[in-house]
Amino acid sequence: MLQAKTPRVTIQDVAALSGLSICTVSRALRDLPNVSLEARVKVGDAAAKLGYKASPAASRLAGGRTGCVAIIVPTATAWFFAQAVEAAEEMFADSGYDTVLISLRNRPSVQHQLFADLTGLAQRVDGVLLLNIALSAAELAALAGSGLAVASVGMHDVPWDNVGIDNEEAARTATEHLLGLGHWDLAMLCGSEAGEPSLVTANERLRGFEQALSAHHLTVDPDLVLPAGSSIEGGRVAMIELIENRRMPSAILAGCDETAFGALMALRDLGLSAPKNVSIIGIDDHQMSWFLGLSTISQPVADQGAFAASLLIERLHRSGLPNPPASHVLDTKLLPRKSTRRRR
Amino acid sequence: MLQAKTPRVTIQDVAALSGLSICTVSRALRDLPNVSLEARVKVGDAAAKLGYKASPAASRLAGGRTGCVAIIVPTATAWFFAQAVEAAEEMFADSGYDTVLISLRNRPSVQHQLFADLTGLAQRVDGVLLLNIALSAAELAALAGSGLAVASVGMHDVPWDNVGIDNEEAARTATEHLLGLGHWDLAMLCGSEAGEPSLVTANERLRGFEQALSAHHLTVDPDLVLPAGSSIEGGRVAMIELIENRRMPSAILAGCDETAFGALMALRDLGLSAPKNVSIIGIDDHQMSWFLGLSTISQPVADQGAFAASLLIERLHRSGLPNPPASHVLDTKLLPRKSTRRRR
DNA sequence: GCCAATTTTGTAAGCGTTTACACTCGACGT
DNA sequence: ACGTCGAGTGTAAACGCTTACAAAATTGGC
Repeated sequence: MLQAKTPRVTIQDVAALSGLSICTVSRALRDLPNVSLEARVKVGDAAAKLGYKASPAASRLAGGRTGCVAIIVPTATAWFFAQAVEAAEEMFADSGYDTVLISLRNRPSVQHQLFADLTGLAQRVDGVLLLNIALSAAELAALAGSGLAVASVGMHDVPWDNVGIDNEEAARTATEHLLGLGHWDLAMLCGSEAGEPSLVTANERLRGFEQALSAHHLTVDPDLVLPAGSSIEGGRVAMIELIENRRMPSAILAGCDETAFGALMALRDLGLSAPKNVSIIGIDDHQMSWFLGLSTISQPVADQGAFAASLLIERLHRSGLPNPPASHVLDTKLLPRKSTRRRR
Repeated sequence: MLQAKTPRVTIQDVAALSGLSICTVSRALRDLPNVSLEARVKVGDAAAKLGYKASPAASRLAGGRTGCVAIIVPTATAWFFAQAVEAAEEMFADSGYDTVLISLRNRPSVQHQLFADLTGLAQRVDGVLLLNIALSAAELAALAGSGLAVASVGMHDVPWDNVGIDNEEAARTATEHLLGLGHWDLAMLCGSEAGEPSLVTANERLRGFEQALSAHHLTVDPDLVLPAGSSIEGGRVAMIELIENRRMPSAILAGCDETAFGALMALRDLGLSAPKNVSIIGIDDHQMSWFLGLSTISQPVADQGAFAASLLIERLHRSGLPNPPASHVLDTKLLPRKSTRRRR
C-alpha cells in the first residue's frame, strides 16, 4: 500500500529521454518561442511518458514566479465574500494558480501587519485580489509599487483593474421602486454607526437615496435616516430606534439586506410586519432574502469575483504594462418581492 | 515614489555582517541546536539590522517544506465552511503558514482531479485540512500515503486527527426536547434525496432520532421520514410533501437548519406557522436561526476549524510520528427558541 | 555557392537556501 | 601525555529549474 518513495522525475530525465538538452525541454514545456515543432513533440511525448511535472519550488526560485495569487478579504465569513472568493478561486484554479486566502478578520492590526511586509507577500504570491478593502493612501502606494499584480472588487480610484457595481444607481432604483408604489414618506437605514470607519459603499447608497428623492422634488427627513452598520443587529437596533423615537415611515430603504433582516426582526418583535405596516427594500440580494420575501436590488456577486480574478490573470500573463487599468461596472437588478407593496 | 529595486539581502549578507558562515547563520535563524549563544546573538543582530527574511522559494527548494497548508472544502460558500475556514486560516496565519484554499465546488470531477495528482499537491503544501470531504477508500489510502500531514473536520474512521461533533447525540437531544414538550408524533426531514450521494452526517442524525424514540418506546413512522438534502429548497419541498401527501405531525426534527428554513417557508406559504401549527427544531445553529427564532442544536463551528488546524500544525512541527491519530468530539448544545413549544 | 541573418540548440551560471560531512578545539578519563 | 568525545563551525554539494550567452544549424539574398 505504501508507495515506494518515488525517485522524482526531473527535467533531466525528460531531457535524456527526448534526446534534447535541459534548456530546450524547459522552453518547449513552457511554450516559449524558438523551439522546432519536432522538438516540441519529442519533449511532449517524453514528459507525458514520465509523468513529468515541473517542481514548483524550483521554478519559483529560478524564475521568480510563484504560481500563487492571494485573495484578501475583510472577513471570509460574510456571505458576499464567501461567494466572491469561491468564484475567484475557481477562476484561479482553472488557470493553474493556487489561491492563498488572507482574511483581515475585520481587524486593522492584521491589515497593518500585512502591508508592513508587502515584499514578503510579493515573494509568496504573484498577484493579489482585493475585495472591498479600505486602503490608506500609503497602503495604496505601497501596493502599487510592490511589483505585485493587483485587481480589486468594489473599490474606487485605484491604479489597477477594478470591478464593482454602481451603488448610487442601486439605491436610486430601490428608492424609485418605493416611490413608484406610492410611498413618499421614506426612511433609510444605512451608514456606519458612531465609532466605526465609514463605509464607501454605504455613503454612495445614501447619496443615491437622496438623488431619487430630489428627482421627485422630495427632501430627506434627517429624522428618518439612521446609521445601521451592515449587520443584522445594527438593523434591528436602528429599526427600534426609528419606531420608538422617531416615527414610522411609509417605506424603508435598508442599506443592505442584512440591515433589512434586522429591521424585519424588530418589526416582528413589536407585533408588526412588512409589507403590512411598512414596506421594506434592501440591497444585495443576500442568500436568505428570497426566503424571507425581501424585495431587494440584486448584484452579481460571483460574477464580480470571477471577473476581477480574470482581469488579474490577464495582467499576470502579459506582464508588460500596455493597457491602463480599467474600472468595470456590473449591472444590478430590481427584485420586487413580498416585503414591498403599493401604499393605500 | 518608486522603490529603487531592492538588491535583496541574502543569507550571505547576514553571514558576512555577523562574521560567521552561511551554515551557522542558517542554523541560528532556525533555532537548531549546536550553535553557541554568542553566535545566535550575532546572527540575530545582523539579520535584524539588514531586515533579512529567508526567501521562501529557496527554503522550499532546499528544505522541502513549503510553509503552506491547503484547506479543502466541498464548497466555500456554505455558511458552515466559510466559518470553519476563517477560523482555520487564522490559526495557520498565526503559525506562519499560508493558507491555500481549494474548493471542490460540489463537483466530483474537481475532487477526482485533485486526488489524481496528490504528489503535485504535496509539492505545493505541507499539509491539508479536510472539511467534511466524502472520501473513497482509494482516495483515503492515497492521501495517507502521500507524505502530506492531514487533519479533518467532521469525518470518520480516518487515519489522521479529526475533530467533529456527535451527530447521533445531537439528534437525540433535539428529539428529546420535542418529546419533553409532550410531542410524540414526530417527523424527520433528513437525508439525501434520490440520486445524491448519501451524507454521513445525515445518516447519523437519523439514527439519533430513532434512538431517542426507541428510548421512549416509540417507533418511527416511515411515512414521517422524508429525504430533504441539506438545502433550503429541499426542506421546502419535503415539507410540502409531508403536509399534502402524508400527514401533519405534532413536531418536526429537521436534519439541519437549512432544511428547517425551507420547512418554515413552506408553512408560511400555506398560511401556517411554527410553533402554532407544528413545532420545528433544527441542528447546526445557522447564522440566521437566531433571527428566525428557530430552536436548534448548536455546534461550535469556528472551534472545529481552529482545533483541527491546530492539530495539523502540531503534526507539521513534530514530523516524527510518535502519537497515534486521535478523534476529538466537541460538545453541542440545545438552544430552545420560538419554533418549538409545549403540545396542548 | 557564399556570407549574413535568423532560427534552433546546448552549455553553464545562477536562484538562495538546507544539509551531509569534515574539521577544529577544549574537556575528560585513564 | 594520549586517544575519545561532543559541541561548535565551515566547506561544498545538492535542490530542480530558468536564462544569458555561445554554438550550431538553417535560411535567404545575390
